Formats: sequence, C-alpha cells, structure tokens
Amino acid sequence: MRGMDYVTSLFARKVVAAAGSGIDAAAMLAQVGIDPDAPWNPGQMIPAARYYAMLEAIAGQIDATDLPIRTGASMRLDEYGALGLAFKAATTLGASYARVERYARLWTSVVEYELRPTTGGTLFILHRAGDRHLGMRLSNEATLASAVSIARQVCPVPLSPVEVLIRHPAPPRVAAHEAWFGCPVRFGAGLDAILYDDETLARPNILGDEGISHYLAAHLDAELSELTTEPPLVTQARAAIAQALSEGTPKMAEIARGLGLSARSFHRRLSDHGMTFQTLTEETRRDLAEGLLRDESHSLAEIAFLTGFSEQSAFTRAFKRWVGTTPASYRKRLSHG
Amino acid sequence: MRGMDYVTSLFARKVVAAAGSGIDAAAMLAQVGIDPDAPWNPGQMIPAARYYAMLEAIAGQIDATDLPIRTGASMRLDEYGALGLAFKAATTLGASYARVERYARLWTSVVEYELRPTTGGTLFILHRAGDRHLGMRLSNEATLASAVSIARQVCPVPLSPVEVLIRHPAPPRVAAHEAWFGCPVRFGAGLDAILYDDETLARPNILGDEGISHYLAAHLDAELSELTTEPPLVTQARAAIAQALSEGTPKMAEIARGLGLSARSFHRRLSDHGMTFQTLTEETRRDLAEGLLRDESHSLAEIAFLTGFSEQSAFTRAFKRWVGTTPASYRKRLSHG
DNA sequence: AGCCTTTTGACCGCTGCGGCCAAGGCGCGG
DNA sequence: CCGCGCCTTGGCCGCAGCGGTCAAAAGGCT
Repeated sequence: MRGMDYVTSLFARKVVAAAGSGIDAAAMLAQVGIDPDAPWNPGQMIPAARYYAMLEAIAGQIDATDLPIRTGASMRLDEYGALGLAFKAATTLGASYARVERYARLWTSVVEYELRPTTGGTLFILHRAGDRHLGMRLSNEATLASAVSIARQVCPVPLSPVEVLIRHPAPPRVAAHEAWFGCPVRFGAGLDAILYDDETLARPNILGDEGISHYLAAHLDAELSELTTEPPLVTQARAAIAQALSEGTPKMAEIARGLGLSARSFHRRLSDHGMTFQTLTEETRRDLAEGLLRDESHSLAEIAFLTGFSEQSAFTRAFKRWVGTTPASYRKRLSHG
Repeated sequence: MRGMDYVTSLFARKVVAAAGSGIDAAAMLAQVGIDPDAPWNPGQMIPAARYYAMLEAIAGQIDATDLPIRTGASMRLDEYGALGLAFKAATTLGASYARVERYARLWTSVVEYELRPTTGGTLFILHRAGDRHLGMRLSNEATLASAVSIARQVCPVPLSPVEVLIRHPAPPRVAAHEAWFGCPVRFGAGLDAILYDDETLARPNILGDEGISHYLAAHLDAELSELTTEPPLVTQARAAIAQALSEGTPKMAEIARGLGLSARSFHRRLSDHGMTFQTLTEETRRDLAEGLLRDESHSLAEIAFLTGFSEQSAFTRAFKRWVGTTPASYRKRLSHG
C-alpha cells in the first residue's frame, strides 16, 4: 500500500450508508472492490480514484449536497484504529489534531494535514492534490466534517469551529453545512481548513491521559520513523521482492539488477541501512502476508504461495511466530474487529 | 532477564524513599545495584534476593512495621509502564485486576497473581514461592498495599476491600495496616490476598475505554504469546547466543552442540518454530542491546562489543533500524522517562 | 590534466539454509 | 521375539547470502 493512492474503505462504507435507500448500495460498494455481504474489514484500502468515481456515481443518482455532512457526522473515533485512540487519549484537543497532523501519513498518501497558527486562532488544513472534480469535492467536505465530528467526541462541552473554509465553489445549498458545523462555511476560499480559536484547542479532552498518550505516540513514532528514514532504494527493493515472491524466494542478484546495481553494491546499501537482504526479504514476506490476509479474496493456500513459501505449513509456522497467532485465527480476529 | 528472579527497581526506590531519613538511602540503593545519583531507569531490574536483603537491612535500622504500607501508598499507576496503562484503561476494576493476573508475568517470574471467586466476593491472590523470612514478608505486604493503591487511582469513589489476608504472622502492630486498607487485615491466614465484593469490581474505571483497552491488550498479548509459545530449546539458544556474542557472531554448530544437538537437528527445531538461526541471532542481539542500554554502567562501545558487532557504527545503524532512533538517543529517552 | 577519495564490481572463503538419504530408535502387532 | 512402519537424527551437499579484499572506475577538487 505504501506510495500508492489508496484511502481507507471506511469512508466508502459510511458514504454508502449515509446515502440511504436512494442508491444501490451493493453495486456501489462492489464498484470500489468491497464485498457488500462480508463483515467489515477495518484495514482494507481502496484506490482513491475509484472512491471518487463512486461518489460521483452516487451524486448522479441522488441529491448529494448534504451527503458529506451526513457522512462526517457518522464517523466514530474507534473506527480510526490507533490514530483514533491517539486522538482520544491526547491531553487537549489541539494535541489531538497534532496527532492527526503527524501520523495520518501512516494511513494514506492522498491527503496531508497541517496545523497553522493564524489571526483569530489556528487552522487545521487539509491538503489534497489533484483536480477538484465532483468526487474530490464531496470527499473534501466529508473529511472536514469528520474532523469536527471526532473532535466533538473528545470534547466535554458542545463544540463548533470559528469558521470552515472550502476551496471549491459552493454547492446549490449550504444551510445544512452551516447548521451542522455551527459556524459560517466559506466556499471559494484559498484552502480547505477548519479554524478553531485557541481556547477551544487548549481544552482538556474527556479521556486525555499523559501516560496512555505517550505510549501510543511512541508506537506510532516507531512506525513513522520506519517510513521516513528508509532510503528509497530499500523501499523499491521491498516492492520488487513482494512482486517476485510468488515465484519463490528471489535472489539478491536478481533484485539488485532490477534496481540497476550489482549484488555487492546492493548489499552495501542495505548494510548502510543496518539491514541484510534476508531480513528485508522476511519483513517483506510478513508485510505482504498481513496485507493479503486483510483481503478476503485470497485463500490461505494462495497467500502461502504469494509470499513464497513452498508449503502452507511453513507459512503457518512463520506467521505464528511473527504475530503470535495462526493466519486463520488472525483473519478471524480481523473480521470481528 | 527472562527466567531469572528479578523484580523491578521501582519497589526498591519507593521503599528507600518511604523509609525516610532513618537509613542511609545511598548505601541501601547501592546494595541492590542502583546508582543513587543517576536518574531513575524505569526498566532496570534487580535480583529479588538482593531486594529482600535490603528490606531486612532497613528493618535492622528502623522500625519497619508500617514501611510496606507507606511504600504501597506511594505507588503510582504511571510508574508501572504498559501494565499500568492497561490497568487504567480497562473498563472496570475487575478487568483491571484481570490485566495484572494475565500480564504480570511479562515483568517478573517471582510472583503470580490470581483472581478467584469466593463467598462474599472475589479474591485477588498473590502467589510468591520461597521462605517467608522477614524480607519477603515486608515485600508481600508492600505488594498488597500497592495493589489497593493503584485500584484507588482508577476508582471514581473512595475504595476499600472487604478484607486483606496475609499468610505470615502479624507484626508488632497492625493499626496502620487496618487504618490504611480501611478493612480488617487477617494475619496467619492461608494465603496472601485481597477480598473485594463483586459490586466494587464491577464499577467502571474513571478512564476506562474499550478501544484503548483493547489496543493495549493486543500488544501485551503479542508479548505474552512470544513468552508462552516459545519452546524451551529456543529460549536456551537465546541465552547461549547472548553469552557467546561478545566473542563475535556464534556459529550455529557451536550453539547446537552446546544444546546437545547436531547442527541439522537444531536447525530443524528452529524451523518447526518458524525461525532461522540468523533471525534468532538478530533478535537476541537486539534484545541484549536494549537491555544493556538500560544499564547505564555500559558504554555504547562496550555494548557494541557485547552484542557482537565488529564496529560501533554497524551497531548504531542496526539499532537505528530496529528501534527508529540511535542508541544514544534511545538511552537519553530512557533516562528522562 | 593530475591527484586524491569514494564507489563499484568481481572474486572468494565461510556459514547458513534446506533437500536428500541412510541409519537408528521406538512402538505395535503377530 | 521378530518384523514392519514411522519418526527422528545426523551427515552430506548444492546453493546463496554475508562480508573482506583488491583493482578499476568514477567523481570531485585544485
């Protein structure tokens, strides 16, 4: 998933639910690769382009003006995994948003968030590159609404921003937007952002706790560090190894050649990063296995094959050591949240 | 630290602080291997026998009757690391104690805890093997007091047990015990335990949260699974490798022979566990490095040597990849909590 | 252009990994 | 007791990774 334009399937499911009975829900979910009858898989990612297309298809069937607001309103912190927990446990609302600013990149490369002090308070800015066609417009509105929705879940008193700024032109009606946000919503602004006054951001969260917050941040920092310190060459090698694993364990020389290096030079580069090719191969196998287990269309035998194990039993044993449970058990746990 | 009789240095520091000015604090801490002038190292473990001896030495200098109570009263949940966080985030007090029952073994092999339903409520039992000489008696009282102390930190209302049971005979005075626990304290009982009524154990904790609790439990479960599913042979191999690393990377055949196996059979055993010798060696190196970094008497150069790296720079690179920060930075972070 | 430093790539000894096969040990049934 | 089947063990070996060595190539600076 790294480096590719994916978003979490959570938004797709929520949008379809918020759209109500005016659309064919099953067809919409199938359009983005979600099995409508399967239990929800929290880790499933879907291509961003397909998500935008689905939003546009929904807008073609029903009046979607208020859809982003209803979608955002339905978001729950516990549906955001570790980031949601970190948001909840942060000591103040401002610290919560700082968590999003720092760690959202662990989940998606499509958007980035920024906290920016300004006159009258602090802006929580949503950066999303690309053309502002209808799908992305709806998606941006939903994202801003969800950012306020989760804030309301950690705040001990009713909460509204000072103002919401949206870059694209206004839809036909904005009454629902302003009613829900509880503040003016300015379309055609220079950026997509929520403006909070600093008193609001300094308010302690209901479940804020320094110890838990620190623990969660340490774990997220470790993941982030891996993402940001890894040389591009190593990342490319991971992708090449993952691609080659279905044909058995790739040889270092093959991977090196694919990257334009001799085996010895490739070896040196890995060593500079404190790593060996065998370790890289094993990590890649593990990551690939965990990812494939989230995608329920692959059988366990198929995953063993795709991860380059000559026997399913060897895959089971390795996976059990990595994660602590068997692949089947792990998948069962994923399905039931 | 695995499999050896160690306890956390936290208790030693707290006992010395609770003992007040009647003892030579620096000498007592030095007796168990704690540098009195260094910042506190939360991960430092000390031999249990030494801890008991220190308690007895303190009792030889001051009246230690109330010392366990004062020690227990000073314990803070945030000083218990991940277990303290899990205790705090559990949804009820009973679930908090269930966390201790399940995960305490990750920290020490000296004691075990058990929740046992009985008439009038549920017993939280402390199991500690060995002779009940004075050091252990004081330690048991302090442990029970701390178990109540941390419960009082998650409970929204004042909390007392129904009764406290202690196996060893009563000290000269028990008034401070009963005043502090807020219930009868029965010495000479059949076991060491706290009796709570079930209504108390069902009470929601102040910061109880299902999502956070589940996340913390999952992480602790992964650690526990590693501890409980690892074959003894693999554990022994780890110890042998750690021992041999200061002489450079040990060869598989040497380690195998030390365990009474041929290299091929040893290799098979590892494979049955889903592991290779190289992976085992690397994990051992990492564990050893992290442990040695907690012990401030070793320089970074020395740790690189003890973990079998031919150059400190190679150690730094590998450590950075493992943990996300340099060894020096990691140590600095440990010192400042 | 010359010089110095760094990087590259070929080579190679050592060791781990895993397949293969024969020998030995154990348990069970006749 | 003996024969048979199954499982474990250990030796052997081909392949590939790991890391040291050295000469050649590349890059940077004056």
